[in-house]
Amino acid sequence: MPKGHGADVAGSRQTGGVYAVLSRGPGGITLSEFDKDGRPLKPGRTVEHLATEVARLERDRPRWVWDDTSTWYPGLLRAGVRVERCVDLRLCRAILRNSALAAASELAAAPPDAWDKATPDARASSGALFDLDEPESTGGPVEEFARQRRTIAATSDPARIGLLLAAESAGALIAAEMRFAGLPWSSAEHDRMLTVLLGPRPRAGERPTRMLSLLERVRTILGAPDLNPDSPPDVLKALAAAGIPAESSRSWELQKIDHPVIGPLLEYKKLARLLSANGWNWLDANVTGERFHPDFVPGGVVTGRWASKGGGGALQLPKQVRGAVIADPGWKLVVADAAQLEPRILAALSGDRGMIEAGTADDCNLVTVGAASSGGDLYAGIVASGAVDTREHAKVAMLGAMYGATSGEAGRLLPRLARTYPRAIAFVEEAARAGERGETVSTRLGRSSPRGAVTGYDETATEADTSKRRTQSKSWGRFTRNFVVQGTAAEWALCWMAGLRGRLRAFGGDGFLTDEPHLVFFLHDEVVVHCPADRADAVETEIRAAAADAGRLLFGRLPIEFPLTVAIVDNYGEAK
DNA sequence: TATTTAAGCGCC
DNA sequence: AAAGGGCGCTTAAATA
Repeated sequence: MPKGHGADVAGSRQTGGVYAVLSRGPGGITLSEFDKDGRPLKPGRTVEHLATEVARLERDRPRWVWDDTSTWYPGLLRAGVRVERCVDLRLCRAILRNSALAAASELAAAPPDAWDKATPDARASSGALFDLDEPESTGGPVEEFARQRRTIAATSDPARIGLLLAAESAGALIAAEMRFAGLPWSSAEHDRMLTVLLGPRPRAGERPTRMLSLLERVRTILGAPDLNPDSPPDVLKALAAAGIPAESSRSWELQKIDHPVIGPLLEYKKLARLLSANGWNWLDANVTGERFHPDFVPGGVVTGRWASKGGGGALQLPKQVRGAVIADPGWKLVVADAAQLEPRILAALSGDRGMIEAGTADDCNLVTVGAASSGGDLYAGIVASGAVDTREHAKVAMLGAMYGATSGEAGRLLPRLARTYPRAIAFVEEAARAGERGETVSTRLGRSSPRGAVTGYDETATEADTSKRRTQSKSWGRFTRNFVVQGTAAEWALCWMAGLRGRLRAFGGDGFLTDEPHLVFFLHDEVVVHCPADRADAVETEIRAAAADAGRLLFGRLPIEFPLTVAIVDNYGEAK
């Protein structure tokens, strides 16, 4: 393992190493303290005023251990209490339960129990709350914490999995803090944009004027006065009746058709999407006090990416409306995204020197966006290597390699890419083959893919069965191929963000979260920090330093670069 | 009528 | 012959 894995993900010194376990029981909240080896420091005691007690103990910088950050931390934040670090037992359990690094541990062999269940909230929405078959609980947070410590100690690489668990838990804190702080949102600007594009806000159930006039044109051209444009079958029927053959009413299908109705129809669909997904109803439901409070779900995706839930659609915020994200007066938004993150992750994972070199700054491929950028444009570097002839081809070929494309342009370009970067391509190919064989694959830090549904061959299978299975196996191979890259990129992003949080905290001053520079948004490979204007340059420096830290945490001394595109703006829409 | 599924499209 | 990974949300359509 490369050097650097023992470092604390938040960039802070390890002090004391005290774990403060919080549990809820019939008798109220209990606090138990343990040393880093899991030995009890003092008898557990009942906590009367949680926020007060947490604030008092936080001065000793313990790691707070609780079942689920989303049920403990929001209340603490509302009470004005932040914590530096935690162990989220549910998130850690999910990783440890499945990790190949812990395959020989007691946890891997243990039967499923209540700790494997989703959060109570998710259980309620999935209708499984009253599952009478739920197995006997295998203890509270104290027992589970001890079990996880034993499991970690027994893994083949405790530092590696430990970094992942720390990053995952830090992510849970960050998600809660971002929801608490909220993304600055100008409802007036949002309304103005909607009015320009759609016309004034109509009464409930009515279409805005711009949509009505487009619809009128579509109905006239097609000779279908009763056409319901929001019903795909209805649209297909009307098109067919007008002699326009269409496979589906998908935009990219319609775009290929040369007919006067296509223009207004596509424009209608675009506006209909804006209205239903991010129109006035969205604004009413999701913006309060000029803040949008995104509901992130750390670890919500099998690969380790975050998911989101609720009508806000935090991870699908369209570029169209980002102009409504406006910094407070005297404040700025610092928007940073990692340039070509996934291809760089693949270069690092595979140790492909040529691809690493292609992503390294030199005269021919220096990133020109952001004056202080280090690191090159990876795609330009690939072009410079002679593997492909244009930047667009480099991009298509790389994405195809990571997603498992075999046909089309990506399929045609892949052999050339494989000749120039054999190790990188072999790496994803091997991940795909493993998936096809029904094996699991793992990310850099040890998150493993779920067991696939790929089954062995069976003599009684018909030819159709065999063919179907081959298709499924190929499909699962594309999943595992992508899993290693997407999952490791998610780990990099978690380390980046966790490190940034620590850095912002360290230079933030004495104010509470929202009085200081703080994270307000995250989008897989992009972060947004809201900060006083005079701190923006310093924040940019910290963001870049955190990215460099993340690269070292995952890949040690490997000379892989993770350049960022950083924009200091008043509104999110200005950042491209 | 209530709930589930599918289509379509937004994000990375 | 074709063969692109991961998500969530809204609306319409299908099903219970």
